[in-house]
Amino acid sequence: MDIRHLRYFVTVAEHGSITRAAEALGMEQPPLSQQIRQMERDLGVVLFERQTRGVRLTDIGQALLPRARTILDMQAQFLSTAQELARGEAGHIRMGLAGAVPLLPVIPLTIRRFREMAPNVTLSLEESNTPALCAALHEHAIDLAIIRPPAPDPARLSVFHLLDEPTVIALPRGHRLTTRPVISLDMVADEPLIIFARELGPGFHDAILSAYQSAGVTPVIGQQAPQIAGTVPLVAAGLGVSVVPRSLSQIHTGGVTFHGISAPAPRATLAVAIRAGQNMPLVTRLVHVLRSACKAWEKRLAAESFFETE
Amino acid sequence: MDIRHLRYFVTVAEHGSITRAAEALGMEQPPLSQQIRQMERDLGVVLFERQTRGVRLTDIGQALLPRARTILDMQAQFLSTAQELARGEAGHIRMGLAGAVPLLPVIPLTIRRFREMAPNVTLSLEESNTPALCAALHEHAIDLAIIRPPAPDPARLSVFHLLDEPTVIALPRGHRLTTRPVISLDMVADEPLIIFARELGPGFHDAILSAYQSAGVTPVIGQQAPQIAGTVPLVAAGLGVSVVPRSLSQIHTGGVTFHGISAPAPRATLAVAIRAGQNMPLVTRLVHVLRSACKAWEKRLAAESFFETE
DNA sequence: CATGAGGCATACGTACTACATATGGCAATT
DNA sequence: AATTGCCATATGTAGTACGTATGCCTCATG
Repeated sequence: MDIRHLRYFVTVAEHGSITRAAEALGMEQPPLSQQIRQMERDLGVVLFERQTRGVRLTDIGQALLPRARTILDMQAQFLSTAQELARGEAGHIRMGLAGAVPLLPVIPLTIRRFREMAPNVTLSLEESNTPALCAALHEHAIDLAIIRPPAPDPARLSVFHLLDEPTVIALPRGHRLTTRPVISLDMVADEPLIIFARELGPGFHDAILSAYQSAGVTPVIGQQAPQIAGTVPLVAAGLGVSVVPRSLSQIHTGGVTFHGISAPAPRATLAVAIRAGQNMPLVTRLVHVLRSACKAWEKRLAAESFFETE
Repeated sequence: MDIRHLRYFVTVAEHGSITRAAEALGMEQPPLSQQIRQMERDLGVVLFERQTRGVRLTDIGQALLPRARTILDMQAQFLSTAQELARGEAGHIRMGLAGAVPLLPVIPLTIRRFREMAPNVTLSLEESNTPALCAALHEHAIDLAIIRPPAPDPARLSVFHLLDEPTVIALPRGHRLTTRPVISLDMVADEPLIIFARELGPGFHDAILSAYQSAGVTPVIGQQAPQIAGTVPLVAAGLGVSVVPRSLSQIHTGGVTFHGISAPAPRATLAVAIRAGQNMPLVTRLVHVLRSACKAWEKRLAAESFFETE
């Protein structure tokens, strides 16, 4: 028995007549009679009671009819779901976020907008560090990650630039420089630099140290934080200063003030990474949405700083 | 797409290899490759990512796999349910009961035993009068009825005798005869006879009147009750006497006493009726169970009355 | 580097089967 | 009695699912 037989069964039951069901199905009466009989033989069950005027469901047929309808409905759902998946209108995305990424408003706002665009899509979010996210991508544990480039193994990944975020210096309350809105790195070169472990985000880590070097100073490395955002409380505790993405200034934890960095300032880069072979339309769509949203965000940011510096 | 494709899809997904899935399915590799490809063409979706070592589900395939399994499970359920229905192990029976039948313990006990024998069977019960039950049978509104014969239209029904129940006389409290355990009909011939409307059960109605005639008297017809069991409250209200199945003496409503009837006594006959064409195994089984249970009940009753009269 | 093995895709022939056409049988209606 | 409506049966045909043979690619091995 296959789905065609179920369709025939339901149609005949609905029309109460093999002849009329046949024309509804776009076929002739004899083959439909045959198929019904064959289905009855296969099941070992009499579905219809043949009468002089059409056919009539037996009690067994009556009991089986709703089940047949259910299977047909599920098959139709299967087909439409396949279409939706193909068009990227449904499915599930497991998404990974590098440290402190959710604090940058453009990211959660874009994710939210994407969920509104594709309501049949379910998303699961996970926050981790860049190397772990890339490993998770390779292991198919996640489908998409927002990382701080470069990826450790860019060969089998596709990485697309999202944005360059300015960085700020975090100073403890009462620091001698808290009155100045903008600070240069050489002014804090002798204060311990609280920075996250390099393996949590090699790219951003190196960008910070390079900026120090460009400023002609060498930082004193203080305590290492287990996460990128984890440096802020250490600064608040007075263990030193830190350089963090500007979005971290959202954290209004007491005891810390944030100050702009005059050139040469490091920048915190974000990128979206997917597996190179990834062709799931849903993921492609999300990547596209993220890229265009971040492009607009960078443009707005440039305009703002233009007015600021003028 | 039909069920075979779903089975192929699931099997290949489970084995991660077309070749191994093919041998699990008892077929060769090339046709299975073809069928998978055709399914992908039909759906417009790539289900598997072909690798050098077997195949691997795409994300879309991953999302569709559980749905395919569900459809296969439902199809298996459909087949097994059909078998159960054919063997009378599952299904639904709509049962009609004539007036006061549930009061005869053998009936509810037998129904209960049947439900224990066939736990996948659901039963719906309905109490009505004999002519209405026969009409309901004809209209396929119920599948089986316990009636008080004869059926009004026995031609298209199969009616099987169940039992002959003795009848008793119901007397109002304080009646002059309440001290006598057994009464003959001629002793109450001048009291108004409370009886149910003849159309509610012509057979039983006529049996009562015939018994009066055999006793050489003519009853004075009193108020008509809308149900067979409805006569008892009227007797309690002092409107007359009534002849009812002995099982009604279960009703311990105050104000009424029940007394045996000496010959010639009417008997309340019960029978089970099904549509003549009815071949639903479940119904046949229930009819069989009812008949054998009532046969045993009659035998026990005969033994009891034997000891009583001895 | 060459060779072999494992696995999927392609090509082609075959057998099955679902369908159409033609016709028969049966009951109800006129 | 004739007719009509509807299901069943008989037979031919086309489409298709499957088997066999083979090719191509990648990875492992001498």
